[in-house]
Amino acid sequence: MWENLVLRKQPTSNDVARRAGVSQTVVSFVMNNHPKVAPETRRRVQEAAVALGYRPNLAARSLVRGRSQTIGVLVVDLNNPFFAAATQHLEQAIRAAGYHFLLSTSTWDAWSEPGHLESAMDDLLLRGVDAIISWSLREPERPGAADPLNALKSRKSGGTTPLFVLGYDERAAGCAYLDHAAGGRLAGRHLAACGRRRLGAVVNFETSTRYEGFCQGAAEMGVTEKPRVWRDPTDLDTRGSTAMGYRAGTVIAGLPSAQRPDGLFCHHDRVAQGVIAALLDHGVRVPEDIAVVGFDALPDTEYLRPSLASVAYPVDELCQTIVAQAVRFLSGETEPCDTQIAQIAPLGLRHGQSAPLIHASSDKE
Amino acid sequence: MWENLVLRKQPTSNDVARRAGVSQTVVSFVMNNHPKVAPETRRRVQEAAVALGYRPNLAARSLVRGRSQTIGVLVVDLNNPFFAAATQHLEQAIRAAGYHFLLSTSTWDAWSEPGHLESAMDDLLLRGVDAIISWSLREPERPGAADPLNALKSRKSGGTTPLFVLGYDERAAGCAYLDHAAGGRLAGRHLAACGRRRLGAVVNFETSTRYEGFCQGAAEMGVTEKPRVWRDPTDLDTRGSTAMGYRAGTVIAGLPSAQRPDGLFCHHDRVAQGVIAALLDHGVRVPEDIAVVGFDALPDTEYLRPSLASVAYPVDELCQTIVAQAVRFLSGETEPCDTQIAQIAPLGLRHGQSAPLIHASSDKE
DNA sequence: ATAATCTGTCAATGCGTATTGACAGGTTGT
DNA sequence: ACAACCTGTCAATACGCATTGACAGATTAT
Repeated sequence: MWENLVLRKQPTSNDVARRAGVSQTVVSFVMNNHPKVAPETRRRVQEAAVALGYRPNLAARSLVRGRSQTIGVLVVDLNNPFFAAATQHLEQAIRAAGYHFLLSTSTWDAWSEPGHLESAMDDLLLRGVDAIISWSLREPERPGAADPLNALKSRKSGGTTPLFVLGYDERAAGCAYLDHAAGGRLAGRHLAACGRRRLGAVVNFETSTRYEGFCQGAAEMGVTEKPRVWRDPTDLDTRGSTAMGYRAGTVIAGLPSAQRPDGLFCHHDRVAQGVIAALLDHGVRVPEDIAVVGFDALPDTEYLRPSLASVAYPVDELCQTIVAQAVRFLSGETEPCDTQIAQIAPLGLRHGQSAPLIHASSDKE
Repeated sequence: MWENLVLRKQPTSNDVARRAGVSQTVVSFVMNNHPKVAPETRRRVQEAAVALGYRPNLAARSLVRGRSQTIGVLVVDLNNPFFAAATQHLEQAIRAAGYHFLLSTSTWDAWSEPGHLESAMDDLLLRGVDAIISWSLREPERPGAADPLNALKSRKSGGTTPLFVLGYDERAAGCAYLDHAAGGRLAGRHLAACGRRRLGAVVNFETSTRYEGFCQGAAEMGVTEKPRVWRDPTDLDTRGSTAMGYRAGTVIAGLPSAQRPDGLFCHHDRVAQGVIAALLDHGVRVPEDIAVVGFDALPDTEYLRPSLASVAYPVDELCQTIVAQAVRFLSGETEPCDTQIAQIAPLGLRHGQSAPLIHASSDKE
């Protein structure tokens, strides 16, 4: 039975004041650590607050303060484990900094509709977030595509809310991004070091930096042939989906073996998973015939078989950095017109074969 | 350069009123579709609102209304793709119903700390959510474990906020849960139909319902030996992690082949992935030596190789159902003391071998 | 024609908090 | 002893909106 529906009114600062025998002002002072409160009074108020279970009403607080102590986060697709992990990290960093966390999500389908990004952003602005953190959606090859920065600027009410961009270097109030070229180079060097000479890359939009690094890394290790590119312009997901990987893998498996690459760099691990599934389905051996390298190295990557080498993306560090930027900005420790920029190096190449702890416990029924 | 820092004040309903030559009251009426506004006036106000880019201030609105038109969602671990997908669905359903969506996330580590659940809930209550949706955290085998319902009741301010529980049948204001037994039965019947006779199950807490269904399904198909259970009480993740699967798989692979099961049911696909990885690493062939069935059948499951049969969990339907319950409750169409209960059937068994569209496009560099 | 009703608008008020300026009582400086 | 300064406290106000009750003008009923 579900019985606790008595409409117990939430205690207000006035209730606390009455109980503590002071004015509401003093309660507010105590809650905000205002210095001019006598220690004894402070104690009494705190006691009363605890006794009543008082929690300041956030709506009233934001109303009067004009800011909400909230940082909004814009994420396209939580089904992408990379974004899911990042969201998790962002929330923790934001909370640790004493801010509230507000999420706005979507799907790639919805995302591509015109106006959707704007309305997602409105959603955050309406709640009076003090800052917005968004993944870069820049698509150099689709100039008309959704762009958080423009979307924000175009909102009448958004002119004042700073935007912090994750993933690529954009001139917002701040940005934190990976050294994608370095990541690509790791992949290129690895495949070359494994003796692969006929390289290829499966990517979607925004290939340039990672792909260039990849080519460079391969070249450094003596690969002369420029890696070939497979991409799928029909894939909505800016960063490539598993399905896209599968399609690409199917095409590659269908090539005459002389033209087939023997080493593949994939934009991220899900793409790689799709590619590998397709290759296997069509009788191509992995990694004997084609070695595959992914990107991101999220925890579950190590459980893929055949195992997958992957460039380790320091998501956590990126998230902490961008939140630190936002906090610095909001506390005014920053010239308002400066852009804070952080480029972060990849953590290295993580090899799938590094087996997890083999330490089990079982139990008979 | 980042220049848009002019502190353009947000327009208020007063600004709109002035521009439209009416009182603020009328603006409020228009924004809320109050009937008593002349069509001509309504038009003028709307025009002015659009011109100024006016959006009602949500903080002020919640303050005066005493409710926030917001539904809060509590999720333990976004890194679990199942929860990530569900969160996505929940957000969409909530938005579609005209409510705002507020997320509170955590990690399993943090979750197990005492008081963490309470503070996560406080976080939602503080923002004045009108209702809370949470996944069931019931762990029959760990009676002291975190329990959203108790946590909510214990909050001084929470007595009034209805809780809706996803996943299992709990007596909150409402719940929507899968017919886990039916799901287990599908798995049992499938393995038996494949000729497997020595079955096993890898699960964590809350095995009972799925496991019982599994046994029943197997028995119906003539499997006489009761399936053995592997579990790992040290695994924090209530529903089992990939790492836990790997550990279990290692143990199973280490058994003398006479004792080894030839069919395994895993609590969900990530566990299955871990199990399979371990089996392969130790030279056990999948599915020749051991066939594995998972649970959830999230989109990327179909890209696992060797392919994995999986019980299709109608996450979307569950999410829509629970949101519908919450909305019904909040609009008063429900007896306040009634519990709305929905049991939902699994969608069937999805087979990994059903290949995705083989339709590719490639492009030379 | 007057009363009764209806329409559309508005001024006033309250939601719960943060903040300001006033002020009473105490302390220090001369 | 009086002024100048601190220290704590409080009453009053504003934040942006929704809502109520009043009211003027128009319409209908008697």
